[in-house]
Amino acid sequence: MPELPEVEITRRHLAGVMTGALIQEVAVTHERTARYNSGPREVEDRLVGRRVSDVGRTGKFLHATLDDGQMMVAHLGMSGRFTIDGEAEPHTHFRASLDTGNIVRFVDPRTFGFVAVFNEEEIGFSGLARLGPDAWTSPLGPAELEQALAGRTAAIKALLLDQGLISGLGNIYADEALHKARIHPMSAGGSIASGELAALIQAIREVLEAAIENGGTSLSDLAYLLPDGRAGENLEQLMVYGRTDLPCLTCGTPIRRILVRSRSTHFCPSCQQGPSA
DNA sequence: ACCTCCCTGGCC
DNA sequence: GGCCAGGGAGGT
Repeated sequence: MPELPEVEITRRHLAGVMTGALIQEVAVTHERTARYNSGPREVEDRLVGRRVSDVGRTGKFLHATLDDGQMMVAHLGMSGRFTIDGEAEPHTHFRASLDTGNIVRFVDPRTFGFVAVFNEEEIGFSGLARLGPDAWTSPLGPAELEQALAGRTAAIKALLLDQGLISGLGNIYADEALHKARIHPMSAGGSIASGELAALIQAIREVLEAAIENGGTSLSDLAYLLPDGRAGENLEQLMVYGRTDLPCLTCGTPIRRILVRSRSTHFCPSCQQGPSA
């Protein structure tokens, strides 16, 4: 499932082919993919003839600035990925032909993702406007994180997934960062000592850095692939995610899986103990 | 601050 | 043949 590292890798590929290019033809072939505009036709009409000035990312949202001040905004959701000059494979819901000859496609079997075109006002009402600071490009400092978590009784795992607090972390990297920082996922956010928060900030940075370097995490379902079709190689770096009942790679204790806010959560009961344990 | 829904391929 | 995966929007 695409999280910040996978979206960042996608952004770099898209920036390489889209920056400076003219969008000549667009086809949106699934209603749901265009659900944040009035429909496929609007997305097509607002993109055709526009030139892309840059491709950015905030949290898990991709955004390309267009020459008329609009933005193309995309989210990969659960199963979305962009391909560049790939084949017209099943579940392709968006295709853009550029004046460079490159063809960008959006493939998304579960249709949790979307492609939208927003002007400045529309962006203010979109999910983009509700994002907290990006976990990679604008990481909170220890004092800021401590302030953000003060008084919060919710589990730290749930808080790390709250995109309004910090944007970009999903289920995989939240579990990985908590393991690296040796924090129990059920710890109340406001109860975590400042030293542990400093460790958490560092763990988030290291987990994301490794994932980006490794091309992201492609799980066995291969829902996520790089835009050039290759699988990311970060799976083998995962310490807890998807390793239920397997020995902890740090201490050998079997990894446990619990539900936190109905999200599967993986942790080592030995390495990650609550502050009181 | 919580719950429900959306959606489909893959797996038991 | 049914269940699971889960990000984010919208509602209570």
